[in-house]
Amino acid sequence: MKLEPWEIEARFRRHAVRITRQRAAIYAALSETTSHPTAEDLYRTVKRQHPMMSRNTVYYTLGVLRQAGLVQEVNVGHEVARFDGNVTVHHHLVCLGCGQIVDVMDDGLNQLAISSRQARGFHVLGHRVEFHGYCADCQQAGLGAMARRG
Amino acid sequence: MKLEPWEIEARFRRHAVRITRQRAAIYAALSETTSHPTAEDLYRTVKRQHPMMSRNTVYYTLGVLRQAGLVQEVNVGHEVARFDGNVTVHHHLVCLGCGQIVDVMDDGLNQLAISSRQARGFHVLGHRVEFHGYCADCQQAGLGAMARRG
DNA sequence: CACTAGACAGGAATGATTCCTACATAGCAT
DNA sequence: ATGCTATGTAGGAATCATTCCTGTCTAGTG
Repeated sequence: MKLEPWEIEARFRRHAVRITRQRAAIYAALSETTSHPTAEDLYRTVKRQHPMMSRNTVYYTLGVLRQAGLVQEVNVGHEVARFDGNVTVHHHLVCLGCGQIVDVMDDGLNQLAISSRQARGFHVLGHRVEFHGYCADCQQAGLGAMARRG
Repeated sequence: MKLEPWEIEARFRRHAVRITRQRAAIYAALSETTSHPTAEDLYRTVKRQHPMMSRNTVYYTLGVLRQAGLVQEVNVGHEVARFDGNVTVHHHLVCLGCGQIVDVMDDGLNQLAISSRQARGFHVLGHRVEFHGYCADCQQAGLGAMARRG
């Protein structure tokens, strides 16, 4: 979702995050997409408007925003870290073909619990569910490949 | 669970994995623990009995065993890869304090489904649930710390 | 027992992320 | 507005898990 500059600044103030051009640009870029970009993706995007932007600043800023609760880190398998400007509780659907990650908002999933027998004394604070499968496009491509193979 | 050499060899044959001392040692080490070791952990463990073992072989072997379906890779957050000799469908409980990972076997969790509206055309093949919290020991330690602070 | 595809060791290379440091600036107090 | 100081930034070096490369070595086959 595209955010106005004043909205970004308000959120930063609300979360006690110092307002800088770089941070606003990074957060804006992340908020505008639903594609869960990597730090490198964000670096390339913001670099277009801020040619002096350093990779370091992107990593540092993502760390700051994460600690402030404005950004979530999403990790799928052992691939590079991805980031999500959607900090509401939600889960993910991952395509095994193209790697795309789609948000899943589902109250049922948010309410999952674990039996106390299984919890083994843990004090459980939250959970994360990750579904794996093939997106419509990759299913299509797969069928095509099978057809070509005969 | 400790496996006899013949049992390891039988599994390798069943999964068309070439039998070598190194592979047997790595798989044995992984099967004996429930602690989800990293490649480095396994390397250090097997190196005791096989001083010539190279790190490379550990990574290569884990890759082979994973593809053969004898080993599962478990990733928590963006930390180093961890491995699990338990290839039955199960989920994990992660301690935010000490990082330990505990297996959770729960039929209810195995049967989670996603509404077709949310699935957005995906063909879903599986899912993974990760619970986060604090283990009994870390809760204990946390209370201690709070008490000391007054 | 010989052959060969595949495995092994060890070192080099890669690449995401973090560390270091000198310079710049946001936000506060004057 | 102006200056002060804690914090942020750029850019390059360093780290470290993992992968790649290459020259032996060996499991499994006939």
